[in-house]
Amino acid sequence: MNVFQELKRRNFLYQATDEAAIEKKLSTEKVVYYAGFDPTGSSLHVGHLLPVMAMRLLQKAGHVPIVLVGGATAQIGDPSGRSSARVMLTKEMVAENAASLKHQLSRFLSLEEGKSHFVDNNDWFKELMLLDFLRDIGSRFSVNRMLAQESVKQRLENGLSYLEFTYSLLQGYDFLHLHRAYNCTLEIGGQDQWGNMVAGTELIRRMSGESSPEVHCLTIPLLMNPATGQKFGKSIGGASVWLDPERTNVFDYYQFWRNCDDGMIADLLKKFALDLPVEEAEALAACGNINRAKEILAYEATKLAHGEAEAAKAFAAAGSKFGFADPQKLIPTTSTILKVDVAAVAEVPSAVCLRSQLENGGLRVANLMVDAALAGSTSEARRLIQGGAVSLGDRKICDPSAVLKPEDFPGGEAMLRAGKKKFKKIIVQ
RNA sequence: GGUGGGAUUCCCGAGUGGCUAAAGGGGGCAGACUGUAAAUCUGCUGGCACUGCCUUCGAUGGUUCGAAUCCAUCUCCCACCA
Repeated sequence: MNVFQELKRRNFLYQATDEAAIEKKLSTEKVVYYAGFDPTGSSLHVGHLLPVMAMRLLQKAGHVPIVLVGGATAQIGDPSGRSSARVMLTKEMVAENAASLKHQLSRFLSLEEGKSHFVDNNDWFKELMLLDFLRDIGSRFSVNRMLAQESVKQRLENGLSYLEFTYSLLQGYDFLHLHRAYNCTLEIGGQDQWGNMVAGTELIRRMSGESSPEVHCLTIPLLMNPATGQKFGKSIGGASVWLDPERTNVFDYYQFWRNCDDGMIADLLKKFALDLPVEEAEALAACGNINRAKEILAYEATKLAHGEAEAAKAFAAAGSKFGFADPQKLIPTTSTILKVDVAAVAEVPSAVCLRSQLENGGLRVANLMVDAALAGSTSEARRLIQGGAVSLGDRKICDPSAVLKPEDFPGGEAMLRAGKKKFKKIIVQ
Protein backbone atom coordinates (compact mmCIF):
# COMPACT_ATOMS: atom_id res chain seq x y z
CA MET A 1 0.00 0.00 0.00
CA ASN A 2 1.49 3.33 -1.00
CA VAL A 3 1.04 6.53 0.99
CA PHE A 4 -1.74 7.77 -1.18
CA GLN A 5 -3.69 4.60 -0.68
CA GLU A 6 -3.03 4.78 3.01
CA LEU A 7 -4.19 8.37 3.10
CA LYS A 8 -7.33 7.27 1.39
CA ARG A 9 -7.88 4.27 3.57
CA ARG A 10 -7.44 6.38 6.66
CA ASN A 11 -10.14 8.56 5.22
CA PHE A 12 -8.06 11.68 4.80
CA LEU A 13 -9.27 12.26 1.29
CA TYR A 14 -12.34 14.28 0.49
CA GLN A 15 -11.59 16.02 -2.76
CA ALA A 16 -8.52 16.18 -4.93
CA THR A 17 -7.62 17.86 -8.16
CA ASP A 18 -6.48 14.63 -9.77
CA GLU A 19 -6.31 11.53 -7.65
CA ALA A 20 -4.45 9.38 -10.12
CA ALA A 21 -1.83 12.03 -10.77
CA ILE A 22 -1.29 12.66 -7.08
CA GLU A 23 -0.95 8.99 -6.38
CA LYS A 24 1.59 8.62 -9.13
CA LYS A 25 3.56 11.57 -7.95
CA LEU A 26 3.60 10.46 -4.35
CA SER A 27 4.80 7.03 -5.22
CA THR A 28 7.49 8.02 -7.68
CA GLU A 29 9.06 11.18 -6.37
CA LYS A 30 9.78 13.23 -3.31
CA VAL A 31 6.95 15.69 -3.11
CA VAL A 32 7.11 19.03 -1.38
CA TYR A 33 3.69 19.78 0.05
CA TYR A 34 2.23 22.42 2.28
CA ALA A 35 -0.58 23.32 4.58
CA GLY A 36 -1.28 26.67 6.10
CA PHE A 37 -2.02 27.53 9.70
CA ASP A 38 -3.45 30.74 10.98
CA PRO A 39 -1.51 32.06 13.91
CA THR A 40 -4.69 33.56 15.32
CA GLY A 41 -4.20 31.91 18.68
CA SER A 42 -1.21 31.07 20.80
CA SER A 43 -2.01 27.39 20.81
CA LEU A 44 -3.32 24.81 18.41
CA HIS A 45 -6.37 22.82 19.37
CA VAL A 46 -7.64 19.46 18.21
CA GLY A 47 -9.49 21.10 15.37
CA HIS A 48 -6.17 21.93 13.74
CA LEU A 49 -4.87 18.42 14.01
CA LEU A 50 -6.43 16.86 10.96
CA PRO A 51 -4.11 18.37 8.36
CA VAL A 52 -1.22 17.92 10.76
CA MET A 53 -1.88 14.20 10.83
CA ALA A 54 -2.04 14.00 7.07
CA MET A 55 1.23 15.88 6.89
CA ARG A 56 2.84 13.53 9.36
CA LEU A 57 1.78 10.56 7.32
CA LEU A 58 3.29 12.05 4.19
CA GLN A 59 6.47 13.06 5.92
CA LYS A 60 6.97 9.56 7.23
CA ALA A 61 6.71 8.37 3.67
CA GLY A 62 9.63 10.60 2.75
CA HIS A 63 7.91 13.68 1.46
CA VAL A 64 8.80 17.18 2.54
CA PRO A 65 6.30 19.32 4.39
CA ILE A 66 6.15 23.06 4.41
CA VAL A 67 4.36 24.52 7.34
CA LEU A 68 3.06 27.87 6.35
CA VAL A 69 2.16 30.28 9.05
CA GLY A 70 -0.30 32.80 7.77
CA GLY A 71 1.24 35.80 9.42
CA ALA A 72 0.00 38.06 6.68
CA THR A 73 -3.32 36.41 5.98
CA ALA A 74 -4.16 36.19 9.66
CA GLN A 75 -4.20 39.92 9.63
CA ILE A 76 -7.09 39.68 7.25
CA GLY A 77 -9.05 36.62 8.16
CA ASP A 78 -10.44 33.90 5.98
CA PRO A 79 -14.13 34.36 5.28
CA SER A 80 -14.66 30.60 4.84
CA GLY A 81 -16.97 29.23 7.46
CA ARG A 82 -17.28 32.51 9.24
CA SER A 83 -20.44 34.42 9.54
CA SER A 84 -18.68 37.57 10.59
CA ALA A 85 -15.32 39.20 10.21
CA ARG A 86 -12.44 38.10 12.32
CA VAL A 87 -10.62 40.27 14.69
CA MET A 88 -7.38 41.43 13.18
CA LEU A 89 -4.19 40.71 15.01
CA THR A 90 -1.20 42.88 15.54
CA LYS A 91 2.08 41.83 14.00
CA GLU A 92 3.61 41.21 17.41
CA MET A 93 0.86 38.83 18.39
CA VAL A 94 1.21 36.96 15.14
CA ALA A 95 4.95 36.54 15.65
CA GLU A 96 4.46 35.28 19.16
CA ASN A 97 1.75 32.86 18.11
CA ALA A 98 3.82 31.56 15.24
CA ALA A 99 6.62 30.69 17.63
CA SER A 100 4.45 28.62 19.94
CA LEU A 101 2.77 27.04 16.96
CA LYS A 102 6.09 25.85 15.68
CA HIS A 103 6.92 24.41 19.05
CA GLN A 104 3.68 22.46 19.20
CA LEU A 105 3.90 21.26 15.64
CA SER A 106 7.36 19.92 16.27
CA ARG A 107 5.83 17.06 18.22
CA PHE A 108 4.02 15.85 15.13
CA LEU A 109 6.44 16.69 12.38
CA SER A 110 10.21 16.77 12.15
CA LEU A 111 10.79 20.41 11.63
CA GLU A 112 14.56 20.36 11.23
CA GLU A 113 15.95 22.08 8.19
CA GLY A 114 16.26 19.71 5.30
CA LYS A 115 13.33 17.60 6.38
CA SER A 116 10.85 20.42 6.23
CA HIS A 117 10.37 24.13 5.86
CA PHE A 118 8.71 26.53 8.20
CA VAL A 119 7.67 29.75 6.53
CA ASP A 120 5.64 32.83 7.26
CA ASN A 121 3.75 34.33 4.35
CA ASN A 122 4.33 37.76 5.79
CA ASP A 123 7.89 37.41 4.49
CA TRP A 124 6.70 37.69 0.92
CA PHE A 125 3.55 39.70 1.32
CA LYS A 126 5.23 42.53 3.11
CA GLU A 127 7.30 43.25 0.03
CA LEU A 128 4.52 42.86 -2.45
CA MET A 129 3.41 46.08 -4.09
CA LEU A 130 -0.29 46.55 -4.63
CA LEU A 131 0.03 47.43 -8.29
CA ASP A 132 2.26 44.45 -9.02
CA PHE A 133 -0.18 42.23 -7.25
CA LEU A 134 -3.17 43.55 -9.12
CA ARG A 135 -1.42 43.29 -12.46
CA ASP A 136 0.20 39.87 -12.04
CA ILE A 137 -2.28 38.10 -9.83
CA GLY A 138 -5.49 40.06 -9.81
CA SER A 139 -5.76 39.96 -13.57
CA ARG A 140 -5.89 36.18 -13.54
CA PHE A 141 -8.98 35.91 -11.42
CA SER A 142 -12.55 36.38 -12.40
CA VAL A 143 -14.79 38.11 -9.92
CA ASN A 144 -17.76 36.29 -11.41
CA ARG A 145 -16.25 32.99 -10.48
CA MET A 146 -15.21 34.15 -7.07
CA LEU A 147 -18.72 35.32 -6.35
CA ALA A 148 -20.00 31.88 -7.18
CA GLN A 149 -17.82 30.31 -4.53
CA GLU A 150 -19.80 28.82 -1.72
CA SER A 151 -17.75 30.41 1.02
CA VAL A 152 -18.21 33.82 -0.50
CA LYS A 153 -21.89 33.32 -1.26
CA GLN A 154 -22.71 32.72 2.35
CA ARG A 155 -20.91 35.82 3.44
CA LEU A 156 -22.58 37.89 0.79
CA GLU A 157 -25.77 37.74 2.80
CA ASN A 158 -24.21 39.35 5.81
CA GLY A 159 -21.71 41.47 4.06
CA LEU A 160 -18.08 40.81 3.40
CA SER A 161 -15.34 43.34 3.14
CA TYR A 162 -13.17 43.71 0.09
CA LEU A 163 -10.27 42.71 2.28
CA GLU A 164 -11.79 39.38 3.07
CA PHE A 165 -12.93 38.88 -0.45
CA THR A 166 -9.32 38.98 -1.54
CA TYR A 167 -8.38 36.19 0.80
CA SER A 168 -8.44 33.40 -1.74
CA LEU A 169 -6.14 35.36 -4.03
CA LEU A 170 -3.67 35.69 -1.21
CA GLN A 171 -3.82 32.01 -0.44
CA GLY A 172 -3.40 31.31 -4.11
CA TYR A 173 -0.38 33.54 -4.16
CA ASP A 174 1.09 31.60 -1.24
CA PHE A 175 0.99 28.46 -3.28
CA LEU A 176 2.52 30.20 -6.25
CA HIS A 177 5.33 31.52 -4.12
CA LEU A 178 6.03 28.17 -2.50
CA HIS A 179 5.90 26.52 -5.88
CA ARG A 180 8.56 28.85 -7.17
CA ALA A 181 10.72 28.94 -4.08
CA TYR A 182 10.55 25.31 -2.96
CA ASN A 183 9.04 23.50 -5.90
CA CYS A 184 6.03 22.80 -3.77
CA THR A 185 3.43 20.90 -5.77
CA LEU A 186 0.75 19.86 -3.33
CA GLU A 187 -1.44 21.70 -0.90
CA ILE A 188 -3.38 20.05 1.87
CA GLY A 189 -6.24 21.58 3.75
CA GLY A 190 -9.64 21.14 5.28
CA GLN A 191 -12.71 20.47 3.19
CA ASP A 192 -13.81 24.09 3.53
CA GLN A 193 -10.56 25.27 1.99
CA TRP A 194 -11.20 23.85 -1.45
CA GLY A 195 -12.01 27.14 -3.10
CA ASN A 196 -8.96 28.88 -1.73
CA MET A 197 -6.72 25.98 -2.60
CA VAL A 198 -7.89 25.67 -6.14
CA ALA A 199 -7.24 29.37 -6.55
CA GLY A 200 -3.60 28.44 -6.04
CA THR A 201 -3.37 25.65 -8.57
CA GLU A 202 -5.21 27.68 -11.15
CA LEU A 203 -3.01 30.66 -10.56
CA ILE A 204 0.14 28.60 -10.99
CA ARG A 205 -1.20 27.09 -14.16
CA ARG A 206 -2.09 30.43 -15.65
CA MET A 207 1.15 32.03 -14.66
CA SER A 208 3.28 29.34 -16.19
CA GLY A 209 1.76 29.52 -19.65
CA GLU A 210 2.53 26.60 -21.94
CA SER A 211 4.51 24.23 -19.73
CA SER A 212 1.71 23.45 -17.36
CA PRO A 213 3.34 22.33 -14.13
CA GLU A 214 1.72 19.61 -12.16
CA VAL A 215 0.36 21.12 -9.03
CA HIS A 216 -2.41 19.64 -6.97
CA CYS A 217 -4.44 20.04 -3.92
CA LEU A 218 -6.29 17.70 -1.72
CA THR A 219 -8.82 18.29 1.00
CA ILE A 220 -9.53 16.34 4.13
CA PRO A 221 -13.13 15.62 5.05
CA LEU A 222 -14.69 17.30 8.00
CA LEU A 223 -14.87 14.99 10.99
CA MET A 224 -18.44 13.85 11.21
CA ASN A 225 -20.29 11.55 13.46
CA PRO A 226 -21.99 9.15 11.04
CA ALA A 227 -24.56 8.19 13.65
CA THR A 228 -25.85 11.67 14.34
CA GLY A 229 -24.69 13.57 11.29
CA GLN A 230 -23.19 16.10 13.64
CA LYS A 231 -19.82 17.67 13.34
CA PHE A 232 -17.28 16.10 15.59
CA GLY A 233 -17.06 18.12 18.77
CA LYS A 234 -13.69 19.69 19.21
CA SER A 235 -14.25 20.81 22.71
CA ILE A 236 -14.87 19.57 26.18
CA GLY A 237 -17.96 21.41 27.10
CA GLY A 238 -17.72 24.84 25.64
CA ALA A 239 -13.95 24.99 25.88
CA SER A 240 -11.60 24.04 23.10
CA VAL A 241 -9.22 21.20 23.66
CA TRP A 242 -5.80 22.75 23.38
CA LEU A 243 -2.51 21.14 22.69
CA ASP A 244 -0.87 23.43 25.17
CA PRO A 245 -0.83 21.49 28.45
CA GLU A 246 -1.10 24.76 30.32
CA ARG A 247 -4.50 25.31 28.79
CA THR A 248 -5.78 21.76 28.64
CA ASN A 249 -3.95 19.47 30.98
CA VAL A 250 -2.79 16.13 29.71
CA PHE A 251 -5.32 14.18 31.71
CA ASP A 252 -8.19 16.17 30.23
CA TYR A 253 -6.68 15.79 26.81
CA TYR A 254 -6.64 12.04 27.26
CA GLN A 255 -10.19 12.11 28.57
CA PHE A 256 -11.36 14.06 25.56
CA TRP A 257 -10.42 11.17 23.30
CA ARG A 258 -11.44 8.54 25.77
CA ASN A 259 -14.97 9.97 25.85
CA CYS A 260 -15.47 10.21 22.12
CA ASP A 261 -18.74 9.12 20.56
CA ASP A 262 -19.01 5.44 19.74
CA GLY A 263 -19.72 6.15 16.13
CA MET A 264 -16.47 8.05 15.70
CA ILE A 265 -14.09 5.44 16.96
CA ALA A 266 -13.06 3.88 13.65
CA ASP A 267 -12.47 7.20 12.00
CA LEU A 268 -10.59 8.63 14.94
CA LEU A 269 -8.35 5.62 15.35
CA LYS A 270 -7.44 5.73 11.69
CA LYS A 271 -6.70 9.41 11.78
CA PHE A 272 -5.22 10.10 15.15
CA ALA A 273 -3.57 6.84 16.16
CA LEU A 274 -1.15 7.15 13.28
CA ASP A 275 1.49 4.99 14.88
CA LEU A 276 -0.79 2.01 14.53
CA PRO A 277 -1.09 0.34 11.13
CA VAL A 278 -4.41 1.02 9.42
CA GLU A 279 -5.37 -2.63 9.53
CA GLU A 280 -4.94 -2.57 13.26
CA ALA A 281 -6.94 0.61 13.65
CA GLU A 282 -9.77 -0.99 11.72
CA ALA A 283 -9.51 -4.19 13.69
CA LEU A 284 -9.60 -2.37 17.01
CA ALA A 285 -12.65 -0.42 16.05
CA ALA A 286 -14.39 -3.68 15.30
CA CYS A 287 -12.94 -5.76 18.11
CA GLY A 288 -16.10 -5.77 20.17
CA ASN A 289 -14.56 -4.06 23.16
CA ILE A 290 -15.22 -0.49 22.23
CA ASN A 291 -13.89 0.83 25.49
CA ARG A 292 -10.54 -0.79 24.86
CA ALA A 293 -10.55 0.80 21.43
CA LYS A 294 -11.21 4.16 23.05
CA GLU A 295 -8.44 3.62 25.57
CA ILE A 296 -5.98 2.90 22.84
CA LEU A 297 -7.17 5.86 20.81
CA ALA A 298 -6.81 8.16 23.79
CA TYR A 299 -3.42 6.77 24.66
CA GLU A 300 -2.10 7.02 21.13
CA ALA A 301 -3.47 10.49 20.53
CA THR A 302 -2.06 11.72 23.83
CA LYS A 303 1.24 10.09 23.07
CA LEU A 304 1.55 12.04 19.84
CA ALA A 305 0.69 15.32 21.48
CA HIS A 306 2.44 15.00 24.81
CA GLY A 307 4.83 12.11 24.63
CA GLU A 308 4.76 8.52 25.78
CA ALA A 309 5.44 9.12 29.47
CA GLU A 310 2.61 11.61 29.82
CA ALA A 311 0.23 9.40 27.89
CA ALA A 312 1.06 6.48 30.16
CA LYS A 313 0.34 8.57 33.24
CA ALA A 314 -2.99 9.76 31.91
CA PHE A 315 -4.00 6.23 30.90
CA ALA A 316 -3.05 4.84 34.29
CA ALA A 317 -4.77 7.63 36.17
CA ALA A 318 -7.99 7.36 34.20
CA GLY A 319 -7.96 3.60 34.40
CA SER A 320 -7.41 3.46 38.12
CA LYS A 321 -10.27 5.87 38.57
CA PHE A 322 -12.80 4.44 36.13
CA GLY A 323 -11.52 0.94 35.55
CA PHE A 324 -9.54 -0.59 32.72
CA ALA A 325 -11.32 -1.92 29.67
CA ASP A 326 -9.00 -4.81 28.99
CA PRO A 327 -6.94 -5.58 32.10
CA GLN A 328 -5.89 -8.97 30.75
CA LYS A 329 -4.66 -7.40 27.54
CA LEU A 330 -6.59 -9.86 25.44
CA ILE A 331 -7.08 -7.57 22.48
CA PRO A 332 -4.05 -7.69 20.25
CA THR A 333 -2.39 -4.39 19.56
CA THR A 334 1.01 -3.05 18.67
CA SER A 335 0.42 0.01 20.79
CA THR A 336 2.93 0.67 23.52
CA ILE A 337 -0.03 0.91 25.85
CA LEU A 338 0.73 -2.74 26.59
CA LYS A 339 3.96 -1.73 28.23
CA VAL A 340 2.53 0.79 30.61
CA ASP A 341 3.17 -0.21 34.19
CA VAL A 342 -0.04 1.11 35.63
CA ALA A 343 0.94 0.88 39.27
CA ALA A 344 4.18 2.72 38.73
CA VAL A 345 2.94 5.70 36.79
CA ALA A 346 -0.60 6.33 37.95
CA GLU A 347 -0.80 9.99 38.73
CA VAL A 348 -4.08 11.52 39.65
CA PRO A 349 -4.56 15.19 38.91
CA SER A 350 -3.97 17.07 42.09
CA ALA A 351 -4.15 20.49 43.58
CA VAL A 352 -2.46 21.95 46.59
CA CYS A 353 -4.16 23.55 49.53
CA LEU A 354 -2.34 25.36 52.30
CA ARG A 355 -2.68 24.10 55.85
CA SER A 356 -3.01 27.67 57.04
CA GLN A 357 -6.17 28.05 54.99
CA LEU A 358 -7.79 25.13 56.77
CA GLU A 359 -6.89 26.36 60.19
CA ASN A 360 -8.34 29.62 61.52
CA GLY A 361 -11.96 28.78 60.97
CA GLY A 362 -11.54 26.54 57.96
CA LEU A 363 -11.89 26.80 54.21
CA ARG A 364 -15.16 26.70 52.32
CA VAL A 365 -15.55 23.76 50.00
CA ALA A 366 -16.81 26.12 47.32
CA ASN A 367 -13.64 28.16 47.47
CA LEU A 368 -11.44 25.11 47.44
CA MET A 369 -13.22 23.91 44.31
CA VAL A 370 -12.44 27.17 42.59
CA ASP A 371 -8.80 27.02 43.69
CA ALA A 372 -8.54 23.47 42.38
CA ALA A 373 -10.14 24.50 39.08
CA LEU A 374 -13.07 22.19 39.63
CA ALA A 375 -15.45 25.11 39.31
CA GLY A 376 -15.17 28.42 37.58
CA SER A 377 -16.70 30.48 40.35
CA THR A 378 -17.92 29.95 43.85
CA SER A 379 -21.45 30.37 42.59
CA GLU A 380 -20.93 27.52 40.19
CA ALA A 381 -19.35 25.48 42.97
CA ARG A 382 -22.36 26.10 45.18
CA ARG A 383 -24.69 24.99 42.44
CA LEU A 384 -22.71 21.82 41.98
CA ILE A 385 -22.95 21.14 45.70
CA GLN A 386 -26.68 21.79 45.65
CA GLY A 387 -27.03 19.49 42.68
CA GLY A 388 -25.41 16.68 44.65
CA ALA A 389 -22.29 16.45 42.52
CA VAL A 390 -19.64 17.12 45.13
CA SER A 391 -17.92 14.81 47.52
CA LEU A 392 -14.73 14.76 49.53
CA GLY A 393 -13.29 11.31 50.05
CA ASP A 394 -16.41 9.17 50.37
CA ARG A 395 -18.40 11.86 52.09
CA LYS A 396 -20.95 13.72 50.03
CA ILE A 397 -21.03 17.46 50.55
CA CYS A 398 -24.57 18.78 50.69
CA ASP A 399 -24.20 22.18 52.31
CA PRO A 400 -23.04 24.86 49.88
CA SER A 401 -21.45 26.75 52.75
CA ALA A 402 -19.66 23.71 54.17
CA VAL A 403 -16.30 24.44 55.69
CA LEU A 404 -13.30 22.13 55.69
CA LYS A 405 -10.87 21.69 58.56
CA PRO A 406 -7.50 19.96 58.68
CA GLU A 407 -9.14 16.80 60.08
CA ASP A 408 -11.06 16.41 56.80
CA PHE A 409 -7.78 15.45 55.18
CA PRO A 410 -6.53 12.36 56.92
CA GLY A 411 -2.95 11.80 55.94
CA GLY A 412 -2.83 15.29 54.48
CA GLU A 413 -4.86 14.53 51.37
CA ALA A 414 -8.32 13.72 50.12
CA MET A 415 -10.09 13.27 46.81
CA LEU A 416 -12.38 16.14 45.93
CA ARG A 417 -14.96 15.34 43.29
CA ALA A 418 -17.20 17.61 41.29
CA GLY A 419 -19.23 15.22 39.23
CA LYS A 420 -18.19 11.78 38.21
CA LYS A 421 -15.54 12.73 35.75
CA LYS A 422 -13.96 15.72 37.38
CA PHE A 423 -11.85 15.25 40.45
CA LYS A 424 -8.64 16.40 42.02
CA LYS A 425 -6.57 14.98 44.79
CA ILE A 426 -6.18 17.77 47.30
CA ILE A 427 -2.82 17.75 48.98
CA VAL A 428 -2.48 19.77 52.15
CA GLN A 429 0.80 21.54 52.61
C1' G B 1 -24.06 62.44 2.03
C1' G B 2 -29.71 61.21 2.83
C1' U B 3 -33.60 58.04 4.94
C1' G B 4 -35.11 54.05 7.75
C1' G B 5 -33.92 49.71 11.03
C1' G B 6 -30.82 47.62 14.73
C1' A B 7 -27.08 46.64 19.08
C1' U B 8 -30.15 42.15 25.12
C1' U B 9 -26.89 37.57 29.51
C1' C B 10 -21.92 31.85 25.88
C1' C B 11 -25.06 31.88 20.86
C1' C B 12 -29.92 32.77 18.61
C1' G B 13 -33.88 35.55 20.27
C1' A B 14 -38.31 37.72 23.40
C1' G B 15 -38.93 41.88 26.39
C1' U B 16 -40.75 48.95 25.09
C1' G B 17 -41.22 52.16 32.94
C1' G B 18 -41.83 48.44 38.58
C1' C B 19 -44.22 41.42 38.86
C1' U B 20 -36.88 41.36 35.05
C1' A B 21 -30.81 38.42 36.81
C1' A B 22 -34.33 39.38 32.29
C1' A B 23 -39.40 34.45 28.26
C1' G B 24 -38.19 30.60 24.71
C1' G B 25 -34.62 27.74 22.04
C1' G B 26 -29.50 26.17 21.36
C1' G B 27 -25.20 25.13 23.87
C1' G B 28 -23.07 23.85 28.56
C1' C B 29 -22.96 21.64 33.62
C1' A B 30 -24.97 18.23 37.21
C1' G B 31 -28.35 14.10 38.82
C1' A B 32 -30.91 9.34 37.21
C1' C B 33 -30.06 5.44 33.62
C1' U B 34 -25.39 3.38 31.39
C1' G B 35 -20.11 1.53 29.19
C1' U B 36 -15.96 7.42 31.60
C1' A B 37 -20.40 6.58 24.91
C1' A B 38 -25.11 7.86 22.61
C1' A B 39 -30.35 8.43 23.40
C1' U B 40 -33.87 9.64 27.25
C1' C B 41 -35.83 11.96 31.73
C1' U B 42 -34.93 15.78 35.82
C1' G B 43 -32.54 20.05 37.84
C1' C B 44 -29.19 24.10 37.18
C1' U B 45 -27.02 27.74 33.91
C1' G B 46 -24.07 36.59 36.04
C1' G B 47 -20.92 37.34 40.59
C1' C B 48 -20.12 37.38 45.94
C1' A B 49 -18.79 37.29 52.48
C1' C B 50 -25.60 33.65 49.11
C1' U B 51 -32.66 33.41 52.91
C1' G B 52 -28.98 39.08 51.73
C1' C B 53 -25.84 42.12 48.71
C1' C B 54 -23.40 43.66 44.06
C1' U B 55 -22.93 43.99 38.67
C1' U B 56 -25.26 43.14 33.58
C1' C B 57 -29.24 44.54 28.37
C1' G B 58 -23.44 48.97 22.66
C1' A B 59 -21.04 53.86 25.42
C1' U B 60 -21.86 58.30 28.18
C1' G B 61 -25.07 61.67 30.44
C1' G B 62 -30.22 62.77 31.83
C1' U B 63 -35.77 62.22 33.27
C1' U B 64 -38.12 59.27 37.31
C1' C B 65 -39.43 57.08 43.92
C1' G B 66 -38.00 53.32 40.15
C1' A B 67 -35.07 52.36 33.38
C1' A B 68 -32.96 46.80 29.26
C1' U B 69 -37.39 49.69 28.56
C1' C B 70 -38.33 57.18 28.17
C1' C B 71 -34.91 61.57 26.45
C1' A B 72 -29.98 63.50 24.56
C1' U B 73 -25.25 62.76 22.59
C1' C B 74 -21.78 59.29 20.77
C1' U B 75 -19.86 54.47 18.64
C1' C B 76 -20.64 50.35 15.61
C1' C B 77 -23.78 47.30 12.28
C1' C B 78 -27.71 46.54 8.49
C1' A B 79 -31.16 48.03 4.43
C1' C B 80 -32.65 51.36 0.75
C1' C B 81 -31.47 55.95 -1.84
C1' A B 82 -27.42 59.26 -3.77
